[in-house]
Order: sequence, then structure tokens, then C-alpha cells
Amino acid sequence: MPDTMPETAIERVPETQAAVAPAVADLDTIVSLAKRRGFVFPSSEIYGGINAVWDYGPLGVELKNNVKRAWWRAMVQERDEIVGLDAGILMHPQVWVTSGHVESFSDPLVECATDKMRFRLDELPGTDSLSETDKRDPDIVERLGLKCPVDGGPLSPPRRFNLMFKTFMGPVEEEANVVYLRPETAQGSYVNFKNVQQSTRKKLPFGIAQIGKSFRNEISPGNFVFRMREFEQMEMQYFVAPADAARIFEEWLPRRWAWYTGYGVSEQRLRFREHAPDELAHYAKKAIDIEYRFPFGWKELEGVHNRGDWDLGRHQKESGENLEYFDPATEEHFVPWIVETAGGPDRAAFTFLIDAYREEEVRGEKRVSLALHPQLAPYKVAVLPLLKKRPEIVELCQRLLADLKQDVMAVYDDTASIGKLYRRQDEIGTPWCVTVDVESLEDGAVTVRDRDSMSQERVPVEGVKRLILDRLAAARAG
RNA sequence: GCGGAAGUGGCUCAGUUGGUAGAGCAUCACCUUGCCAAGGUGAGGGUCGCGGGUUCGAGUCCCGUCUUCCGCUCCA
Repeated sequence: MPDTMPETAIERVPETQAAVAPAVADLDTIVSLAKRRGFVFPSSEIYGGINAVWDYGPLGVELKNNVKRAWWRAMVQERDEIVGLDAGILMHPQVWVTSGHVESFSDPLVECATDKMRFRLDELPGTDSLSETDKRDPDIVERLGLKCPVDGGPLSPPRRFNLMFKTFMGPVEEEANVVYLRPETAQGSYVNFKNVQQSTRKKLPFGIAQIGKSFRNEISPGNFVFRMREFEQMEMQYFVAPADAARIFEEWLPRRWAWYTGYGVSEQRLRFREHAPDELAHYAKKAIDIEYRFPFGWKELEGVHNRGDWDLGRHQKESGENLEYFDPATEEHFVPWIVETAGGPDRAAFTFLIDAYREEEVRGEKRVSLALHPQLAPYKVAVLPLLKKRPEIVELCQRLLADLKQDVMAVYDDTASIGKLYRRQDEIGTPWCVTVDVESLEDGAVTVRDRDSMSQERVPVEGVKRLILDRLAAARAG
């Protein structure tokens, strides 16, 4: 496979893209819509809120569940060589020592005594060649004679702010009982590598996909659901022979790109970005991000990482378990390398939501609609009566609704004029509306209105569900 | 954590030199209309982030605190 894919993709989306493809909408606009219509609420709002945690409302949970379902379908259901897993959030504390998160998933910070400014120790001038031991040395500031770069004031010894949340296992709160809330789902897949491989009899290359909550005590979270302290990850760990790692890494880039564009994200607001050697995470040999043009700039949507044998190699060494794979073809034993795709349903749902945002002016009024992909839309169909005065019409609506609900998320609304009912559904991304009118009582047909084309067609009541399901299936294929 | 800005009904905001809270949109009911946010009448909803202070009286002034937003570290 060519190594050119990332380059061509990067060329396709040059740096000047920011000017070509501005963000769809202000962050405020989206946050406001999200709250007004029940997608996302600030957590614990009646107590003043809690930083960097957001709750998904009735529509938000549908959207996010649909995102996760779409990912699971693409990763697990439609592929032979990838299987699912749901590991615990709490794990043996040694996992995080072995993974390097206890050691490296933290920043050594120093604080100036006079102006209270904080700096990363290794960002200060004259600290270029610091070892990990140096960074942990409480006397390092004194030894190197470091001063505050702003006002020259004295600096505190380095303090490490670990990004992992801690809690206690068992009734006694003591140091020996500390466990961590996982900062990534990946380790759950690594420690289960052998179990999964043996129980499924998979041969390399094969993958383990997982969706679940992770927790990071970020120093500065923010930007709505973009960086939260409690969030979900959709990660897939692909176990490969070392010689195949580079090629397979390249293969996953366009695949993941296509997943986002396939569900409606504009290519104009996507780009690849490769990590420079000095910004690679402690486990990564190579990392390329898919970035999205958010209102606050180009930011990572998903990362594809070549983790080498770092994880399984370390786990093998620390646990004493043999994690090698025997390749019957070459009759070789080796520790598999790992290519990881690491994304998040929160970021993905946010991206699909904001990229679908549309505004248009109609007779001096601002109309908002969400061009959400039908597979992702919270409601697939709304059933609306043209006249609610006629009980037979409402009855027919309810019958149709009950039938639709057997298979898709459907909703009924009769509390406004028909035009307004359509607008409401447009604003939450409902792809189809079914309207029951007086004639429906005579000819048994209803009007199906398509959100994107604004086209209408008469359909027999008994054919409505089939039509919706067919359109949904067609949208998925495309 | 530091610097800067801001917290008033679900949303967006107004509130004059401190005098005891308003608008638009949204929501609900009724009337009217009947295929793309029509109109009318009415209703509900705010201890002005929270706590304290000054004052006869605080949304307006002072102190503290919490939260949010923009920069510094982070990367799903």
C-alpha cells in the first residue's frame, strides 16, 4: 500500500483552509441550541454547575447513541477481523504503572512565589536535556538555578499533577487501596488481548473495539463537550505483525476519514495532521490526527497511532504472562504491535451536530435546521396532523405512530400550525415528516415530506414504514 | 492555578445617579387558520449565580466564593 495517502490528504486540505472553510457556527449558537432543544445541558446546573461535565438530554442521548451504533457497525458488525469488548472502568492499579500513565501522564509544574504563575518544568529555558529522574528531583530548581521567566521570582520544587482520577477500592481510604478511573479504554483491550485472541481464535491482524467512559483530570478543560473531565472513547486496537504495522497504519487513515464524511461531515472542514516527534505521546511511534475545523480552531477529532510493542511488551514484562503470538505461517513467536484508532463519541456527536447546522433567511426570519444524517438523527420521523380538530385524524396519527415506533424513533406533535411543526422538526434534524389530512380519511394516503429536498409525496398509510426503513437503509449505503 | 471578561425567566438581552424587575423569542390554554415559523386573547415562569457587608432601601456599591468564556499547559 502506498505511503502517500496522508500526504495527498494533507495537500488536499492546506493550511489556508481556515479561511476557505470557516466554522459552521459560533460555539455560543450551538451551545444555546443544544440546551434549548434538549441535546446537552450543563451538569448539576441548579447548584451552579460543575466544570467540564455535561449531561446529554433527550435528543442528545439519541444522537450520541446513534453515533456509537454507527461506529460499532462499521468497526465490529461489518468486519470479520474486529471484535468487541467492554472492560471495567476500574482496573488493577499496576496496569497504569505499567502503561506509563502514573509516570508520564502528568505534568511537572513549578510555581513562582511572587507572581503565582505556573510553568511546566520542562518548558523553562535551560531544561532541554532533563531526564525523567531530573523531573522528579525535588532539588532540580535549586540545582539548575531556575527562576520565574516573567518576574525572576523564586520557583517551587516541581509538583506533578497526575491527570488520573483516584478513588479507593474497599471500605478503607488508605494509600494501599488506591485505584484509578481509567484515562483511556485502550488498556482494557491490552490486558484482555490473550483472552480475546484465544476465545475467538483470531489470527493476526485482528482488532478489539471498545466504547466506554474515561476520565481525565484536565488542567484546563473547556470548549463545550470538546474537552471534558468525564468523557467517552471509541477506541479500536489492531494487533499486527511488526512488519505490517506501517502499512496497516496508513490503511486506517482514509478508512476513518471516510467514516466521518460518510455520515455527513464536510471534507472542507477536515484535515490530517501528523504529530511532530517531540509531541508524540509516551507510547506512540507515529501519530496522525484527523482534525475538524471547530469554532475554536482546528482540533483533533480522532487519532490514529502506531503504538509499536510498547503496551503489550510492558504488560508482558510486568505481569510475567506470556503475551506473544505464534504465527503458524512463519513459525515465529513475537509480541504484536498495535495500531490504534482513538476517537470519542462526544467529539464525534458534537462534530456531526455543528457540521449539520444550517441557517437561512425567510421573509426576514432566521430559520435553523440540522441537516443530520438520517442514521444519526434523534427522531427519524414525525407524525403531524394537519387538523387536530378532527378526532379521526388524530386517531389515524396515533395508529401510524404506534406502528412506526416498533422500528424507529418517531414522535407526534400537534401543538402548532403545520408550518411551525415542520420548523420544529427541521431544527432537531428529523429527516421525514408524515402529515395526515382530511383526505387521508378518505383515500388512506398521507403526505411524506423530506427535510433535505423539501419534496412531498402521497403514500398509502400502510406503506409509510416501509418507505422510511428503505430510505434509512439507502442513506446508510450511501 | 495566573491574567482578562462575564453571570438577570427555557433562549437572547434591557434595567438610567442604589427605590423593590422588563422585552423579544420560546412554552401552555382558548379562538381563528388549514401544507412550510400567520393572527387574536389570556396564562405560567425570575429570592437578578451563591454567601456576607454598607444602607431606611441593593439587580445596581463593597468583600468573599462558585461557575462560564478568552489566552498559557493538554490532545478523545
